[in-house]
Amino acid sequence: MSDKQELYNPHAIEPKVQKYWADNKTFKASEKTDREKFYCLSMFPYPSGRLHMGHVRNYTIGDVISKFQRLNGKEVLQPIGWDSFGLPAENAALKNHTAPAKWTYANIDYMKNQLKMLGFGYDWDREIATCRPEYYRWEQWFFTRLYEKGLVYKKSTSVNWCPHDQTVLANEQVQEGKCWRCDTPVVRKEIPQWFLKITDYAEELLEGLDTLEGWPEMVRTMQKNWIGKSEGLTIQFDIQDSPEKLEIYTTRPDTLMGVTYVAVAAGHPVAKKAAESNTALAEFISQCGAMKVAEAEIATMEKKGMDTGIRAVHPISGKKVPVMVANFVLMDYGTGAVMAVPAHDQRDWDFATKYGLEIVPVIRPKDQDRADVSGCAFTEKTGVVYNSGEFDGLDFHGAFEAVCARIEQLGKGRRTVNYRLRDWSVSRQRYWGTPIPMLTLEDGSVVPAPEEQLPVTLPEDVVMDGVQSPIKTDGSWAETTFREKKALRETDTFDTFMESSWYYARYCCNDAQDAMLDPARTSFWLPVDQYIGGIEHACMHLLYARFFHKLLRDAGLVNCDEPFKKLLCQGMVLADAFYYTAEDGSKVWVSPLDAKTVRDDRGRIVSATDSQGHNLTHAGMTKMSKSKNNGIDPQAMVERYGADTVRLFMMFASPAELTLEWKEEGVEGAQRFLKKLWNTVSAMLPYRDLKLDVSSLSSDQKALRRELHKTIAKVSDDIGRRQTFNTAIASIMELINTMSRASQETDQDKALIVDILNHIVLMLYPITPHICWELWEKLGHEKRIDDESWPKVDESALVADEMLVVVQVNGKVRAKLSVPVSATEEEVKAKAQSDASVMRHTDGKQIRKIVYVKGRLVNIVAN
RNA sequence: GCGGAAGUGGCGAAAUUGGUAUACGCGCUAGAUUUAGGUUCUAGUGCUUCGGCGUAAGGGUUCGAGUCCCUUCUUCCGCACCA
Repeated sequence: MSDKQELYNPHAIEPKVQKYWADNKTFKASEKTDREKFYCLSMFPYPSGRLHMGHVRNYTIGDVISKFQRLNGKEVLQPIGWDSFGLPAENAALKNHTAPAKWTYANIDYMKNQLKMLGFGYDWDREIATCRPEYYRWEQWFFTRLYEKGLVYKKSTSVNWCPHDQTVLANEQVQEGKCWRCDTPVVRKEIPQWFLKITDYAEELLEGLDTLEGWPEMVRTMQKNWIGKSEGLTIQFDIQDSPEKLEIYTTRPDTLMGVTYVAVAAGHPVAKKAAESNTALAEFISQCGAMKVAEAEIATMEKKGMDTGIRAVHPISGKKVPVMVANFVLMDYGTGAVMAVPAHDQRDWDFATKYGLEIVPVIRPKDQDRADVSGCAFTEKTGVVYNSGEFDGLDFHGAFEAVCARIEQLGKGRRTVNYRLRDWSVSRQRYWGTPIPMLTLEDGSVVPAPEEQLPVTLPEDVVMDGVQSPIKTDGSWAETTFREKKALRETDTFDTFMESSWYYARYCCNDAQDAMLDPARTSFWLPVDQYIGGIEHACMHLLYARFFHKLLRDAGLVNCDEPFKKLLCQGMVLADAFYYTAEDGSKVWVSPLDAKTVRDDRGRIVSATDSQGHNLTHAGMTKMSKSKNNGIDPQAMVERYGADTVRLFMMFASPAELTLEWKEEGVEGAQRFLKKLWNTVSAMLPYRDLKLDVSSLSSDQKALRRELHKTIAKVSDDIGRRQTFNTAIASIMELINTMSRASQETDQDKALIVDILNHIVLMLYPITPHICWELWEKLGHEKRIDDESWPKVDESALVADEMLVVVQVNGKVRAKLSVPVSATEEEVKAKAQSDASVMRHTDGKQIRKIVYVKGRLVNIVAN
């Protein structure tokens, strides 16, 4: 390399190119275009302070797809904004003695620069922040419309309650059953909350999944199971010596004759009433309240119960069965009561065994005359009903129908379709969120805030005490009027999933002043063509957004049924975690950047030490986290290697859907590749104007050019269809390796290499845009690479004379033959059989069969 | 507990429709260059008793299985107030 040749310096190139993009608004999207639209959206970040690697991965994928689609002639909309309401701002406010708003806006400013530094092509004119009144006022407005439509209602439901702080806690704020601030054991408490009737849309949300062909199958399955449609029977049990009834829902009517008890939630009216005259029961019920409101918690805790003394009457047999209070039955789910068939449900079986309740089998395996339920329940639906009077001998479906028919005939119940999906509780007892626009009048009635009072603005200049919301402690904030009468505002705020349920639509028209959305522009851009985000959002965010989209559609604001046509769920980012054990026995986690590893001859890590000389234990690859001190700061990486290297490594190290292991050596490898590309192009610049004459290539040149066009085809397919960015990059690396071995003697050799390099620079542009932008200019193109077109495959370059056929004997590879493309099946088979190595393995054996797969393989079966 | 994934060299991974297992990269080994060190370049790198054996374990279907079917194990993600 000559001394004059410039070295690759990302820190000079990247800011220069970013400035060009900003000055020219290169990535501004317009509805006034003849080009086909492409809306590419990455899930917007919570402004936590600094970008983390998860963000960088998410946004790099989005940017690669956007730039790829741009080169493919699309008008690309790639917006960004801030999901800026949320709990962390309140915690940070407390810690730093600042207001949540101030902290949030400072974070947005900082992170915005970080995004720019990574070279993402956003249309910054469309930026939104959900904590701004211009945004949330429309959410408030829409909520009042939904109220008018009857899609909003108020109901009491359980929350985590700290009796000491007198406040509601998020699940995250409950640690080992205790309040994170004061260690007081947390209890469940019922408080009134606002709900959106998502269950009204359960069926449509379920059916819509079939149309989402661009979604990963696993996400569709998860949503289907989350919605959890079931068909069953709702039954009213009479209560002995009481006019009251107990309503239950079951998906196993076939087992009805095996019911030996009924279980109710601690909060069920029947249980409460029984507790009035039973102090032991009252005590048990209050113990049931000492538990976190999280399904995983409830499902894995010890099952406990107590007899209420009440007896329910079996609707068909008339038998009296005990009514038990059980801690695993929840008032919020279904009717708060379940029928128990311990012989055919494992949880009922465990409970019955523990409390000595009767177990009556009523389903037997087909080939046996009774069911053995001594060790566990028999839960199969493949058996035959017995011990059940008129239903004996029926199979699952027969018994299901017969029992439903009899219950309906008796007027004691009805067939019911049920969903596991529960209505969406949108109330949060927190400050940093959208105020719920509802008013309570002096007579106790509740009305939506009238349109002229919107937005109901959240005060931003507040002091947090860390326990109560400032708009709750400041009594005067809630005071207002409604039609000249005194009224009080709701002081709860919305679940932040409300803001993230419609932001994708607001990007289409973020400047709309007089309307939530501008239908002309939303109908141009929507649906989102490509949505990218973490798999952790598979059920909640993605379901809420689908629901909200249907609400917007029904209000005439958007005109399609689903918001996101295609979905990509990226994996987590992991890093090595190292620790040493301190003198007091505690683990001290050391940053992987400070860990020096020693490897053996095979490359296995045998030991590690930090800069202070501690011997470190390698705890493997784990999710980047503060607690393990293994978070890698993206900004530090960009400052060290440049954005292109970081982007290249992220896209190359693993497929987008899988976890990505951050490894410094791998990052260096990515940088090495970019340096090599820079140097290779620089060395060829003197020949950049040589013309390639495709019609007069040697066979070696043809072969090399064939590799180029095979690579173009593969990269186009890998990025455009398969979204396997790692293999696209690998095939470009392979092409460079092949190219570097080729002859560089003649002008045609050089012209071919220049042609290949031009194509490589163009294909890498979506992934490493800055270096490609610069190299494109150096290669003498007048047009900016941003406005270029994706390379096309020259089909004529792909034609080959020979093909490689693998020859197997009994499934084992014994030879590889190069045969003319025109060879017939008989010719290939004959050549295969006459191969020396093949003959060694067929010698003395009889050939039974020869399988031929055209152009690929011959398998000779011999014994 | 329920729901969803993943498991292939020392490591990240590739193998797209049942047809050459380990492409590409990292690491490691040896050599060259320069040197105080790094950088850069070249070659090698699954195991092997050289017959073969190898895709978490065990079984099955097939001319042929990493890929399809059954059983088991391990790890990860989500579970409704973290976002």
